Amino acid sequence: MAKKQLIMEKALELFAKQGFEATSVQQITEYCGISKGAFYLAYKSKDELILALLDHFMEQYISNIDYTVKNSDNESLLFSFYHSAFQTVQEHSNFAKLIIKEQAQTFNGELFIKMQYYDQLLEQLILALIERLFGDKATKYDLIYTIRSFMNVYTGLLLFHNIPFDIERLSQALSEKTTVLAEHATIPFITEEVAMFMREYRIEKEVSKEEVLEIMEQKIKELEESVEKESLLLLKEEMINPSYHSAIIAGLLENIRSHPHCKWVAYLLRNYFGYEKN
Amino acid sequence: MAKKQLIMEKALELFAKQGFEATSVQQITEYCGISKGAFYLAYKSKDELILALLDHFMEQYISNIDYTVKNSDNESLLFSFYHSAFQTVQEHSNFAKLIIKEQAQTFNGELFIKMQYYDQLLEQLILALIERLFGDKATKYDLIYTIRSFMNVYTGLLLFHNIPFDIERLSQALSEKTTVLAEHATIPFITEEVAMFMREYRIEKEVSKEEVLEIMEQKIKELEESVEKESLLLLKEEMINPSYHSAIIAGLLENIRSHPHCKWVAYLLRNYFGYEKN
DNA sequence: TATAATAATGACTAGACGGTCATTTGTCAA
DNA sequence: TTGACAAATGACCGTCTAGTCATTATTATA
Repeated sequence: MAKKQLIMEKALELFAKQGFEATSVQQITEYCGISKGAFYLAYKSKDELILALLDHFMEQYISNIDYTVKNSDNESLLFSFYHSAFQTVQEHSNFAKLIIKEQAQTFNGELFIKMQYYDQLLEQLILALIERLFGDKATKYDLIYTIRSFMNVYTGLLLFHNIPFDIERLSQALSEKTTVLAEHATIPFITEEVAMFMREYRIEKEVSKEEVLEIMEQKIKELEESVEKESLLLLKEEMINPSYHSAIIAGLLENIRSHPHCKWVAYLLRNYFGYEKN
Repeated sequence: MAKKQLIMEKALELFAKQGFEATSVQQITEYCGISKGAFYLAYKSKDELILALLDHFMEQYISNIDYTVKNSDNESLLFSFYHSAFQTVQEHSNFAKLIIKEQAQTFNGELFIKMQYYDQLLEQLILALIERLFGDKATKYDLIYTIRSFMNVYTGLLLFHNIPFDIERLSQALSEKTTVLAEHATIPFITEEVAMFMREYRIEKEVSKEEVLEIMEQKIKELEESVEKESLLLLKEEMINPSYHSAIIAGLLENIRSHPHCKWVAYLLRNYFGYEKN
């Protein structure tokens, strides 16, 4: 297991610097100080590695933002959203660099689909945020793309220029811009109709109760004795046999939410239990 | 010469579909119906080809926008700017696709520098536009990045979704957004100081009078007898030995500006003669 | 038609790549 | 100390790549 972790970390460094295609397995193994065979014992292929990286980080990214959004009041919602997004990017800057380099470039089918899937999750999050703050504006789809374009451009700045970067101020500035646009811009370009066109290519991937249970099982096995493990076990019980008060569930979810390996499970469970603080 | 043209067009198609690295010289030559040797007679390497492509199209892109901006009144300036940009993208969609795919990805040093150079030209154009419309706002640098992020995101939409695309409406919508932001957003993130940090990595590439003359010489050789060629000859005379009234120069510039091979020269000369319609 | 000059060919080189597998090394309990 | 099992190795394979160059085909000139 430690080997998989090592390969992930070292490979990510190289991918961020050189890109995925431009980094050879040879290079990765040398940088890890292991043999080529050892690499293929940990991962079936180079592709499997990048898929694992994508899952590992995007799950954290989405669930971080989701948690922040669900636990902010309307006052600070936009700020929290941007702040959480940029914070996660800064913490995992190598991964962010990799994603930016690979985003339009990829011809690996499975990778492309996975990226699109996480893209949609983020889009849904943003749409929910917009509707909550501004209601059912005619320009709401344009607002999604505006917010995403802000994120893209300033993420690029954050990653590729060695600038002293004040995330607080950036989030503030972008919140203001977003609000200004929501309140004053009137001409929609992406109409309901255009949005429908775009939705045609959607990937519908509903995570079923059984799948959630399976993922929980998996995580329970991985974790050693801890509050997180205990909480997961209780939540599993609860899913099979509902009995606790919602406050207890909320507490249990809170217990697991900040553990890197549990963030995704916590996100899935928040959706499953329909849990929101506000 | 026709061979170079053929290779450019066919290779661009493949690059747009598959990316630069993923397209082999073999593939290009087969698609052109020529031999590998013939390819290397036209271009010294695969890299030289992509550099030529970049120059060919970016020169048109920049000079198109520059001409539009310099010849619009303030009323329609933003609209014209966006419209001109998206129109050029749509006309050369294969090239635009290639650029988007390669933009963060490239590790070819010379290519990277060239891309940065054209990036800066665009940035200067946008800054001039902002200052002309809104004066010396504190948020002017943020406005640059906002405009560029609008362009990026909607260009992506235009290129990679098969949506019926109304460029008029898009340009209208984006003009409004830009104006709204310029008038109502107050919090700058990219301050003068940050902008200075970023300028440190600037490439200063001043095109000298001699270089302009050389490029003109080159173009004159390439062109067959035509109004464009005659105009270029007269403009060359004028550079060495100024004698004409500025109206005549303006007319000569107008003669050459729409010929694909002269757009860049026209752009350079507009700057040289300090020519603006307004 | 003969000759010179130019254009075009494609078999070939050298090297890099992802991935495999027979072999070696390390680690236990007995 | 032995034997059994698992972990790790790296030489090797087939395939692909950018780029070269001796050879051939085409064209222009005399």
